[in-house]
Formats: sequence, C-alpha cells, structure tokens
Amino acid sequence: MKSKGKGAKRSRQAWAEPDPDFQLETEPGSSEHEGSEASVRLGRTWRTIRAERGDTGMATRRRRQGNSVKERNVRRLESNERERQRMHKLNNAFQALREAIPHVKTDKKLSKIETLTLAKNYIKSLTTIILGMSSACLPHEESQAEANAARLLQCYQQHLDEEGEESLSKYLQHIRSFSQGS
DNA sequence: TAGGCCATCTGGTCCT
DNA sequence: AGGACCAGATGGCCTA
Repeated sequence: MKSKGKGAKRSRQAWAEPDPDFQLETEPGSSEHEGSEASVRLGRTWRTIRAERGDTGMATRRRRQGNSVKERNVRRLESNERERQRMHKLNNAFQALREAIPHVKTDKKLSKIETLTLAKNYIKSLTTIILGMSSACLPHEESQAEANAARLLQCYQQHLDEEGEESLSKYLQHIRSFSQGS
C-alpha cells in the first residue's frame, strides 16, 4: 500500500460489512477466468482486498441478486470492459480537446482539469471576439442581429458536422467570411 | 515522501 | 432487463 493519507481510506461500505449469509463459491481470477486480461485485473483486486481484510467474509450482496456467482462474475467482467471502453472514449475526447485548444507547448501534457479550464477560457475569449465583431458589423437592426446569430449558429453546426482535422481553422474562416460579408 | 493525476474496479441509479 | 452513466475507493506512477 502506498504510504499516504489517501491509502488509509477504508473500503466501501459493502466490503466493510460482510454478509454472514454469503458463501463465495468461486471468485474472479479462479480457474475458469484465469488468463483473460480482465480476470487478471479483477483477481488482483480481490487478492488485494483479501489481503487487507485478512481473508474473512468479504463479498456481500451477490446472492441477493438471484443469479449464480458465476453469472454475476461474467456480467461484472463484461461491465468492467464496457466501463473501460467508455473511459477510453472519454480520454480520446479529452485528447481531441487538448489538440483544439491553443496553449503554451510544454513537454508535459495538459491534465484533464487544466484542459477543461483552458477550454472554458478559450470559449469565453472566442465568444467575446465574435460578439465584438457582430456588434461592429450590425449594430442597429435587431432583426439583423438575430439573422446574424442564426448564421453564426449555422456555421457552428456545419463545423460540428465536418469535424475534420482542421475544423477549428475552418470555423474561424467561417467567422471571418461572416464578418466580411455582413 | 507527500501529493497530484490517472486507470481501474465496483455498486448504485438512470435511461431506453 | 441490460447498458450507460456516475461517484467512491484504491493502487500505481511521477514529480517537487
């Protein structure tokens, strides 16, 4: 265990209150699952928990679900895999966002929180610029301003549809042509 | 070595 | 019912 405060947190409630009725028939990482990447991971987790708990009544509500332990384990592994895929997609989206945000290049990549913060600031800056251009071009008629906003929205949606490599510069191009054309 | 950041597991809840 | 989403827990890696 890592020697830091975080590591001192105790397990989840479910693990902390062993169910006396429960009997573990098989466990993840046992013979029928051994070998797959997921089962290895899960097995490691279980082993870790068992080590921490001193290998006493560990699992809890598994029986109450009405399915066999084996079925439950299979479903758990499947949902772990889905969750992993989901997180990978999320990370890909973060990476795309990193690449879309202009920032000072360093060797160290932006953390997630930094990425979100910079993105928020970037959006705010762009919004300010666009509003500035909009009011400079069409300051008077309200209906024109609405049409203006509609065109901007249209450009933005088109940009979303395209989602190409140079989508950001395309979008900026749209904005420029918009400001020139108005 | 403490703290930040991250990946993964997990159970609960929401949604289709 | 099953998948998606979410948040908490935990351990690993890295850096100041």
